[in-house]
Amino acid sequence: MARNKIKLARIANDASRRATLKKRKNGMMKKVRELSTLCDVPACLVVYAAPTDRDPVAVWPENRAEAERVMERFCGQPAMERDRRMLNQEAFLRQRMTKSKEQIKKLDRENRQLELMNYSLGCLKGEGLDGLGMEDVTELLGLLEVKAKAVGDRIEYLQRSRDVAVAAPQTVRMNVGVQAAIEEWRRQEWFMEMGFQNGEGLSRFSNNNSNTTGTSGLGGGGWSSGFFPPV
Amino acid sequence: MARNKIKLARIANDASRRATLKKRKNGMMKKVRELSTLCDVPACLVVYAAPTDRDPVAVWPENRAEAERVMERFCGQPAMERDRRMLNQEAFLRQRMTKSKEQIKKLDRENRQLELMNYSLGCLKGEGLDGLGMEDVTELLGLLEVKAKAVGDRIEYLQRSRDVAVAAPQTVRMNVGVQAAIEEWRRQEWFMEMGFQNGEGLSRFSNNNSNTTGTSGLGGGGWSSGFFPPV
DNA sequence: GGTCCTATATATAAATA
DNA sequence: TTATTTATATATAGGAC
Repeated sequence: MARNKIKLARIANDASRRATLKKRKNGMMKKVRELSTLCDVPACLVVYAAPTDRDPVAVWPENRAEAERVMERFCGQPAMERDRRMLNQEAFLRQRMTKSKEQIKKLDRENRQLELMNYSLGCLKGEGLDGLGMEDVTELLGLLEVKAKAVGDRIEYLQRSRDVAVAAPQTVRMNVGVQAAIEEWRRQEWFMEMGFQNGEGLSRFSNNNSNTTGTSGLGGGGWSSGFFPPV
Repeated sequence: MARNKIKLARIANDASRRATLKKRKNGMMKKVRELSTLCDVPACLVVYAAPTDRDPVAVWPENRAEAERVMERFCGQPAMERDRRMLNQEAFLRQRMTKSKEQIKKLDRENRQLELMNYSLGCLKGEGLDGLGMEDVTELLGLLEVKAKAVGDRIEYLQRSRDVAVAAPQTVRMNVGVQAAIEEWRRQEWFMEMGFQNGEGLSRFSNNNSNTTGTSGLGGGGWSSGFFPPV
């Protein structure tokens, strides 16, 4: 965020990567403190300088005891318990969303657009982006850009639900041509900014699912978009 | 950080506190992800909506397994071990700093200023800020503003060292007049931004320590400023 | 409550010392 | 290296719905 915008990916240059770590680490520390202070909530941040380091380069809260109190609430219990609670949380969320008609309408609009995306994706089968005119691509990208956040949220939701509900991750076959198209997409910045890495994430998409049942099916307990596989 | 700058303290209004939590929580999540991605380091963030909540409102990394991996490296070991490592870390830091002559010079300059602060503090005994002319106050505040960061770092260092080295926190008596003066200081923004809350932090300061021995005493293994009590 | 919209406050990538 | 200094990119507080 400064003189230039930078790609959301590992910084190649060693020196500037370290410099960035130092700067951003400080920034984060400040921000966690602010969050915790302003909103009066427990929060904890830990940053390591390298995957193999034993000692964090940054910890918040700086009080050892307080940091542990927050941390251990999260990780000081069996994984099973945590998952169970997460499931409950999801159920609660779902319930709340069922009650919110306005939000449902909005999600519906998003779903329609997601379906359009899905359709466009289908058109790309075996052809890559060359199969589309410049205008089509532009429009598609514009649409995707706008929806990037929504898609990210949705995926997070689905990921959590699935992690809890499904024993083995549900793998979805993907058409080779679509993968080629995705390769193109990956070069777009918004794609990286959705948080996907090396194909992770998109493997959750189903491109052969043309089910468009229900435009307000959320109330029925599921997401209405056919773009996402059922949970 | 927007239409108005806000005080770094618990937001009184319930609605806006919650709104802020939501916004900043999202911001933090994004930033931890960026930090971890750009710098290629493990990092973890946990935020609870309330002190008594069992479930975090935000966790990063979103992958359960990965979050735990980072977290447990920090909290999945006996406190003793961690403290020992911290102590080592401090020793290392001290060693490095001993080697850095330039940095020592700089710290020295800071120390002199800190001593000046201490002196000014002494002048305030029993009188509050009223005892000083507007110019004096302005100058003092200016000095403090510049040094705020340095002071914060120093205090962090001391805090850590002491947490490790001293069984019972070393309490420093504080002159009542000085406390009054501090009350004034606390109203200044830079003060809150140093991370102090409700007198915490300043209790570590010694106001009756006029020891100014050594302007480059750091090489001898200690901080040269008389403003801070010995570790 | 949420969402969307700015005007500002902050964070920070590069350049520089 | 480690600061400091910009110029920009981001985050967000306060409103209006």
